[in-house]
Amino acid sequence: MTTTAVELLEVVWGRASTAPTSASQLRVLHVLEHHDGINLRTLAESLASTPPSTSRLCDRLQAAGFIERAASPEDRREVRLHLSGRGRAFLADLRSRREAELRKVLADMPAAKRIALLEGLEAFCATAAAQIPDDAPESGSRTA
Amino acid sequence: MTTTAVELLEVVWGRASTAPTSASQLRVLHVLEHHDGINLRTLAESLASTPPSTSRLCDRLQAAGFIERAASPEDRREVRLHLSGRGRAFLADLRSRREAELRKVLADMPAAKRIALLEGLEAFCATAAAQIPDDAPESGSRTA
DNA sequence: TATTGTTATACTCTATAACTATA
DNA sequence: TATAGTTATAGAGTATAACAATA
Repeated sequence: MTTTAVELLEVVWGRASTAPTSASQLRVLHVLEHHDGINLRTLAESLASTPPSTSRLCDRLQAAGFIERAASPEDRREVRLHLSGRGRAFLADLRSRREAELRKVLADMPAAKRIALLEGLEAFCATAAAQIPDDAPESGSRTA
Repeated sequence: MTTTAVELLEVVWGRASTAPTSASQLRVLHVLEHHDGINLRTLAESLASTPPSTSRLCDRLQAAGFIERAASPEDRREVRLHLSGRGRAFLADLRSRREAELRKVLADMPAAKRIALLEGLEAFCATAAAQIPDDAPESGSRTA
């Protein structure tokens, strides 16, 4: 059941992705959105990836104009990574399109079922998050 | 909310993946499980991929002993693809480990919330599936 | 000497184009 | 000629190992 739900959600979201950007690149944008000025090493850790792979990912994102690299004023070995205006706009747009697609489904559901779903999902998230060791819950109360 | 739920589910499932097999390779195994003896071209279509990519995917899966290629008796151009015993066992094992991880979360949820979640998910799937043009719903009544 | 980031190299996955074998 | 599958080639994503610059 849950499997089916996730697979369907992927299809629903797929309808919203005009994105030439890959899933890996998207994850970088997401991290940068919440941790502006993060250095490459920390970004690699956040992605559970390695510095070389992450460096190459950033090469492509920079070439595409979504992110910017800046030298750190404190430690000249470090690189500070920033989301560009274009990158930020791209993220916002993608997110709004995804939520629109999701709302399309939610709107067609009987109200009682919709309420049950959200209530169940909240409990699921709370329980799952509690089982995952020290994963700072990405606090924020999105509605969709 | 839904976004958070899906991301958490991925973490939960990640705990169950001892798999050296990639997501692409897994999709091949899933298709073969339900369409034994499918030919390469049809498999590529099912994956929304191309014959060359799919051929290479099969090369690696065959080398790993998960699938088998057999010449079609009817048309000697065609290749019949089959899941090997090992491939079938691998899938069953992965699935049971994933469901176990999922049950771990469900078991910790208050009963009322669990019921609300399943009820909501069923309605969500029904609604989403109805919105997707001619996607034969993978009938089957899994519990988790 | 330790740390930050990069380059070198290799493997998987993806795609398009060219090729082989069969129909 | 049309179709099934493969090989050729190229780009993205991933990893480890070797390297440069800085601390």
